[in-house]
Amino acid sequence: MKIATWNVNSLKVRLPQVIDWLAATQTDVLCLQETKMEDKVFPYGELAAAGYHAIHNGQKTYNGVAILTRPDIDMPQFDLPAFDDPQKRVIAATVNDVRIVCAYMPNGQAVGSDKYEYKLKWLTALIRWLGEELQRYPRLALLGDFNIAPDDRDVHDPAAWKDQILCSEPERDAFRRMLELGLSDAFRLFDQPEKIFSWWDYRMMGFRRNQGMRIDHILLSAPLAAACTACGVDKAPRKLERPSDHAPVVAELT
DNA sequence: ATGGCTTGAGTGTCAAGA
Repeated sequence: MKIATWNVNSLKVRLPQVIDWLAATQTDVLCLQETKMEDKVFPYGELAAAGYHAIHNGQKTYNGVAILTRPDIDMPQFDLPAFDDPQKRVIAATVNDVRIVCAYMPNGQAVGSDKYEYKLKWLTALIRWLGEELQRYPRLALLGDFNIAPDDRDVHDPAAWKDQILCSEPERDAFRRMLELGLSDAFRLFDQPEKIFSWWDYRMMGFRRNQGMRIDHILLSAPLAAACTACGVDKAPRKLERPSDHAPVVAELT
Protein backbone atom coordinates (compact mmCIF):
# COMPACT_ATOMS: atom_id res chain seq x y z
CA MET A 1 0.00 0.00 0.00
CA LYS A 2 1.36 3.39 -1.01
CA ILE A 3 0.52 6.21 1.42
CA ALA A 4 1.35 9.90 1.04
CA THR A 5 0.89 13.39 2.46
CA TRP A 6 0.71 16.67 0.55
CA ASN A 7 0.01 20.22 1.71
CA VAL A 8 -1.73 21.51 -1.42
CA ASN A 9 -2.16 25.18 -0.36
CA SER A 10 -5.74 25.41 -1.72
CA LEU A 11 -7.40 22.32 -3.17
CA LYS A 12 -9.48 24.57 -5.44
CA VAL A 13 -6.31 25.64 -7.24
CA ARG A 14 -4.51 22.30 -7.03
CA LEU A 15 -7.31 19.74 -7.73
CA PRO A 16 -6.15 19.03 -11.32
CA GLN A 17 -2.60 18.45 -10.08
CA VAL A 18 -3.85 16.14 -7.31
CA ILE A 19 -5.94 14.04 -9.72
CA ASP A 20 -3.08 13.83 -12.24
CA TRP A 21 -0.62 12.88 -9.49
CA LEU A 22 -2.88 10.14 -8.11
CA ALA A 23 -3.25 8.64 -11.58
CA ALA A 24 0.49 8.85 -12.28
CA THR A 25 1.64 7.43 -8.93
CA GLN A 26 -1.20 4.95 -8.16
CA THR A 27 -1.21 6.14 -4.55
CA ASP A 28 -3.66 4.27 -2.30
CA VAL A 29 -4.01 6.79 0.54
CA LEU A 30 -3.34 10.54 0.20
CA CYS A 31 -3.59 12.92 3.15
CA LEU A 32 -4.15 16.56 2.19
CA GLN A 33 -3.60 19.72 4.22
CA GLU A 34 -4.62 23.35 3.61
CA THR A 35 -7.61 22.54 1.42
CA LYS A 36 -8.90 26.03 2.41
CA MET A 37 -12.53 25.20 1.65
CA GLU A 38 -15.78 24.34 3.36
CA ASP A 39 -17.08 20.77 3.27
CA LYS A 40 -20.05 21.80 1.08
CA VAL A 41 -17.74 22.72 -1.83
CA PHE A 42 -15.29 19.82 -1.44
CA PRO A 43 -14.89 18.04 -4.83
CA TYR A 44 -16.23 14.61 -3.79
CA GLY A 45 -17.62 13.99 -7.28
CA GLU A 46 -14.40 14.68 -9.19
CA LEU A 47 -12.42 12.50 -6.77
CA ALA A 48 -14.96 9.67 -6.99
CA ALA A 49 -14.70 9.83 -10.77
CA ALA A 50 -10.94 9.42 -10.32
CA GLY A 51 -11.55 6.33 -8.16
CA TYR A 52 -11.12 7.79 -4.67
CA HIS A 53 -13.26 7.85 -1.57
CA ALA A 54 -12.78 11.01 0.47
CA ILE A 55 -13.45 12.49 3.87
CA HIS A 56 -12.87 16.17 4.61
CA ASN A 57 -12.71 18.42 7.65
CA GLY A 58 -12.66 21.93 6.25
CA GLN A 59 -13.33 25.59 6.75
CA LYS A 60 -13.28 28.72 4.64
CA THR A 61 -9.93 30.40 3.82
CA TYR A 62 -7.61 28.56 6.23
CA ASN A 63 -6.58 25.03 7.25
CA GLY A 64 -8.71 22.08 6.13
CA VAL A 65 -7.62 18.41 5.96
CA ALA A 66 -8.76 15.43 3.90
CA ILE A 67 -8.04 11.74 3.38
CA LEU A 68 -8.42 10.29 -0.12
CA THR A 69 -8.34 6.50 -0.50
CA ARG A 70 -8.89 3.79 -3.06
CA PRO A 71 -9.87 1.24 -0.37
CA ASP A 72 -12.99 1.79 1.74
CA ILE A 73 -12.83 4.16 4.72
CA ASP A 74 -13.96 3.07 8.22
CA MET A 75 -14.35 4.87 11.56
CA PRO A 76 -13.77 8.47 10.47
CA GLN A 77 -12.86 10.97 13.18
CA PHE A 78 -12.74 14.76 12.98
CA ASP A 79 -10.62 17.08 15.17
CA LEU A 80 -8.62 16.41 18.31
CA PRO A 81 -10.85 15.30 21.17
CA ALA A 82 -10.57 17.28 24.42
CA PHE A 83 -9.03 20.29 22.65
CA ASP A 84 -11.56 22.98 21.82
CA ASP A 85 -10.35 24.48 18.56
CA PRO A 86 -12.24 26.07 15.67
CA GLN A 87 -9.27 25.41 13.36
CA LYS A 88 -9.75 22.33 11.19
CA ARG A 89 -6.42 20.53 11.46
CA VAL A 90 -7.09 16.82 12.11
CA ILE A 91 -8.92 14.00 10.39
CA ALA A 92 -8.45 10.25 10.89
CA ALA A 93 -9.83 6.98 9.59
CA THR A 94 -9.11 3.27 9.28
CA VAL A 95 -8.04 2.06 5.82
CA ASN A 96 -6.95 -1.53 5.09
CA ASP A 97 -6.56 -2.19 8.83
CA VAL A 98 -4.24 0.84 9.21
CA ARG A 99 -5.28 3.81 11.33
CA ILE A 100 -4.47 6.88 9.22
CA VAL A 101 -4.11 10.19 11.10
CA CYS A 102 -3.83 13.29 8.90
CA ALA A 103 -2.69 16.49 10.63
CA TYR A 104 -1.98 20.08 9.68
CA MET A 105 0.05 21.22 12.65
CA PRO A 106 0.14 24.95 13.48
CA ASN A 107 2.78 27.12 11.89
CA GLY A 108 3.51 29.20 14.98
CA GLN A 109 4.57 32.33 13.06
CA ALA A 110 7.43 33.37 15.37
CA VAL A 111 9.02 31.98 18.54
CA GLY A 112 7.40 33.68 21.52
CA SER A 113 4.27 34.84 19.68
CA ASP A 114 0.70 33.95 20.67
CA LYS A 115 0.57 31.61 17.69
CA TYR A 116 3.73 29.88 18.93
CA GLU A 117 2.11 29.29 22.34
CA TYR A 118 -0.94 27.89 20.56
CA LYS A 119 1.33 25.62 18.51
CA LEU A 120 3.01 24.17 21.59
CA LYS A 121 -0.34 23.63 23.38
CA TRP A 122 -1.78 22.05 20.25
CA LEU A 123 1.21 19.70 19.91
CA THR A 124 0.87 18.63 23.55
CA ALA A 125 -2.81 17.83 23.00
CA LEU A 126 -1.97 15.88 19.85
CA ILE A 127 0.72 13.84 21.60
CA ARG A 128 -1.57 12.98 24.53
CA TRP A 129 -4.27 11.82 22.11
CA LEU A 130 -1.79 9.86 19.94
CA GLY A 131 -0.73 7.87 23.00
CA GLU A 132 -4.35 6.79 23.47
CA GLU A 133 -4.84 6.11 19.76
CA LEU A 134 -1.80 3.83 19.68
CA GLN A 135 -3.36 1.72 22.45
CA ARG A 136 -6.54 1.39 20.36
CA TYR A 137 -4.79 1.06 17.01
CA PRO A 138 -1.30 -0.50 17.15
CA ARG A 139 -1.08 -0.18 13.34
CA LEU A 140 -1.05 3.62 13.10
CA ALA A 141 0.43 6.08 10.60
CA LEU A 142 0.61 9.83 11.30
CA LEU A 143 0.98 11.85 8.12
CA GLY A 144 0.94 15.57 7.56
CA ASP A 145 2.47 18.99 7.55
CA PHE A 146 4.17 19.03 10.96
CA ASN A 147 5.64 22.52 10.55
CA ILE A 148 8.69 21.13 12.36
CA ALA A 149 12.14 20.50 10.87
CA PRO A 150 13.26 17.72 13.24
CA ASP A 151 17.01 18.07 12.73
CA ASP A 152 19.60 20.43 11.24
CA ARG A 153 19.87 17.97 8.34
CA ASP A 154 16.32 18.97 7.46
CA VAL A 155 17.16 22.68 7.00
CA HIS A 156 19.00 24.26 4.07
CA ASP A 157 20.75 26.81 6.32
CA PRO A 158 20.74 25.54 9.91
CA ALA A 159 22.78 28.50 11.22
CA ALA A 160 20.28 31.05 9.87
CA TRP A 161 17.32 29.06 11.24
CA LYS A 162 18.82 28.19 14.64
CA ASP A 163 16.11 28.58 17.32
CA GLN A 164 13.76 30.11 14.75
CA ILE A 165 10.21 28.98 14.04
CA LEU A 166 10.01 25.37 12.74
CA CYS A 167 13.44 24.67 14.29
CA SER A 168 13.19 25.78 17.93
CA GLU A 169 14.02 23.30 20.68
CA PRO A 170 10.45 23.14 22.11
CA GLU A 171 9.15 22.25 18.63
CA ARG A 172 11.87 19.64 18.08
CA ASP A 173 11.18 18.29 21.56
CA ALA A 174 7.53 17.81 20.60
CA PHE A 175 8.67 15.85 17.54
CA ARG A 176 10.90 13.67 19.76
CA ARG A 177 7.96 13.06 22.12
CA MET A 178 6.03 11.68 19.14
CA LEU A 179 8.92 9.30 18.42
CA GLU A 180 9.01 8.30 22.09
CA LEU A 181 5.42 7.06 21.75
CA GLY A 182 6.90 4.34 19.55
CA LEU A 183 6.61 6.07 16.17
CA SER A 184 9.40 6.12 13.58
CA ASP A 185 10.17 8.80 11.00
CA ALA A 186 9.68 6.72 7.84
CA PHE A 187 12.11 8.92 5.88
CA ARG A 188 14.93 8.14 8.33
CA LEU A 189 14.38 4.39 8.15
CA PHE A 190 16.46 4.50 4.96
CA ASP A 191 19.73 5.95 3.74
CA GLN A 192 18.87 9.28 2.14
CA PRO A 193 20.75 11.80 0.04
CA GLU A 194 21.61 15.11 1.72
CA LYS A 195 19.41 18.20 1.37
CA ILE A 196 16.09 16.50 0.75
CA PHE A 197 13.27 18.89 1.60
CA SER A 198 9.46 18.95 1.34
CA TRP A 199 8.81 22.71 1.36
CA TRP A 200 10.47 25.61 -0.46
CA ASP A 201 9.58 29.31 -0.14
CA TYR A 202 7.81 30.76 -3.17
CA ARG A 203 10.09 33.78 -2.88
CA MET A 204 13.76 34.15 -3.78
CA MET A 205 13.69 31.22 -6.20
CA GLY A 206 13.76 28.95 -3.16
CA PHE A 207 12.98 25.78 -5.11
CA ARG A 208 15.49 26.34 -7.91
CA ARG A 209 18.18 26.96 -5.31
CA ASN A 210 16.93 24.05 -3.14
CA GLN A 211 16.60 26.39 -0.18
CA GLY A 212 13.99 24.33 1.64
CA MET A 213 13.02 22.48 4.79
CA ARG A 214 11.78 18.96 5.53
CA ILE A 215 8.62 19.70 7.52
CA ASP A 216 6.16 17.19 6.05
CA HIS A 217 6.46 13.75 7.58
CA ILE A 218 5.16 10.19 7.79
CA LEU A 219 5.49 8.61 11.24
CA LEU A 220 4.83 4.87 11.58
CA SER A 221 4.11 2.67 14.59
CA ALA A 222 6.43 -0.33 15.01
CA PRO A 223 4.42 -2.92 13.02
CA LEU A 224 4.16 -0.50 10.09
CA ALA A 225 7.79 0.62 10.29
CA ALA A 226 8.75 -3.05 10.00
CA ALA A 227 6.59 -3.26 6.86
CA CYS A 228 7.91 -0.06 5.25
CA THR A 229 10.08 -0.62 2.17
CA ALA A 230 10.66 2.94 0.96
CA CYS A 231 10.06 6.61 1.81
CA GLY A 232 10.90 9.79 -0.08
CA VAL A 233 9.82 13.17 -1.39
CA ASP A 234 8.33 13.43 -4.90
CA LYS A 235 9.59 16.77 -6.20
CA ALA A 236 7.80 16.49 -9.56
CA PRO A 237 4.65 18.44 -8.59
CA ARG A 238 6.76 21.31 -7.23
CA LYS A 239 8.10 21.82 -10.78
CA LEU A 240 4.65 22.34 -12.34
CA GLU A 241 3.01 25.66 -13.26
CA ARG A 242 1.30 27.16 -10.18
CA PRO A 243 2.67 24.59 -7.73
CA SER A 244 1.97 24.23 -4.04
CA ASP A 245 4.99 25.33 -2.01
CA HIS A 246 5.05 21.77 -0.56
CA ALA A 247 5.85 18.51 -2.36
CA PRO A 248 4.28 15.13 -1.53
CA VAL A 249 6.02 12.72 0.85
CA VAL A 250 5.40 9.06 0.02
CA ALA A 251 5.89 5.77 1.88
CA GLU A 252 5.45 2.22 0.63
CA LEU A 253 4.10 -0.46 3.00
CA THR A 254 4.06 -4.19 2.22
C1' DA B 1 16.50 45.57 4.36
C1' DT B 2 11.94 41.10 8.19
C1' DG B 3 10.96 42.08 1.98
C1' DG B 4 11.11 38.80 -1.68
C1' DC B 5 5.47 34.88 -3.62
C1' DT B 6 0.83 32.82 -3.35
C1' DT B 7 -3.89 32.34 -1.72
C1' DG B 8 -8.53 33.89 -0.23
C1' DA B 9 -11.64 37.44 0.58
C1' DG B 10 -13.49 40.66 -2.16
C1' DT B 11 -12.84 45.10 -5.31
C1' DG B 12 -8.83 47.88 -1.04
C1' DT B 13 -5.30 45.72 0.33
C1' DC B 14 -4.41 42.80 3.99
C1' DA B 15 -3.70 38.31 6.83
C1' DA B 16 -1.34 34.18 6.76
C1' DG B 17 1.80 30.97 5.42
C1' DA B 18 6.93 29.02 6.86
